[in-house]
Amino acid sequence: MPELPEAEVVTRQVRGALLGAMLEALWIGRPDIIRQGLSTSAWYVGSRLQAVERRGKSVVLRFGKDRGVRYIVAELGMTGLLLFASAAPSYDKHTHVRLAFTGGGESLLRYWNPRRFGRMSFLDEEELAAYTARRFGLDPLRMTWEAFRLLLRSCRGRIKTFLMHQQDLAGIGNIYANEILYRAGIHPARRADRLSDARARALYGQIQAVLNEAIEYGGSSIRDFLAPNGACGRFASRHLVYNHAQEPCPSGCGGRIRIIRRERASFYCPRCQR
DNA sequence: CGTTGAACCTGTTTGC
DNA sequence: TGCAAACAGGTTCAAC
Repeated sequence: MPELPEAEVVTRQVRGALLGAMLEALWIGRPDIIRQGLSTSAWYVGSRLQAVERRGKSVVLRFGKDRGVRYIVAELGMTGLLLFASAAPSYDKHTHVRLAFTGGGESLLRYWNPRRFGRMSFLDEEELAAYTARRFGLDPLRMTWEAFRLLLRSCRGRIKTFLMHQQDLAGIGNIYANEILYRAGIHPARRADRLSDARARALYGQIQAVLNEAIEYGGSSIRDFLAPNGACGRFASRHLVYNHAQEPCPSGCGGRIRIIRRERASFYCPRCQR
């Protein structure tokens, strides 16, 4: 579920509530949820949370103590959440990892993930660098227009696939790819490297506008997404095409929103998107 | 190398 | 109402 805006909301809340807090205990209910570094889990006990950052759709927690620094990366996958236990007491089933803190605004953070498509990793500095280099391309909110333009020119596949390909752009998933393309007036099956500069520029602008607006609204809660404090995202009410198949196009063009069902569903207006 | 599709899981919604 | 199929915000790996 969580794409960039949701991961950003999670990151900010966890940072706000727990930065500087000490990890008192780390409980792992399902060892198979740990992709890498399971054997280092004992190191974290007694360390302090020094930073919380988003990388693509993942949340990276930096822990430090006298001897060194290590990281916990939480991939949220389709259904993963980080939740303060105080805000969502009923989310006990499907909680695979618990982080108990002292000295913060919350005492217990849960990693909840019923479908288990996401994983956690326990990494040192070098491993984190390798992990991020392998997975994540440009950050859509921090990339320059020139870098985006260059990357776009090198991709020969469909534009929607390009937007969702994490090694190119890290953070956009199906909901936001649909919303961005609609607002930029670009058909999802258009070839990426053949967009004119003017249209590519419009796309660049809409990527940042849509993602920033979604963050302001607390993300999109279609089904499961909750922020760590238990709040639903409010951006779904602003979706113009996602989950709006058959409805009239909101531009007033007279067309209806269509859906293409191959791999991930594409919602688009055949009149407005070329 | 680039692109496509199936597989990985569980829960919920849809359709007969 | 009951049951099976389809579908869901993602990533990875194999096959073409």
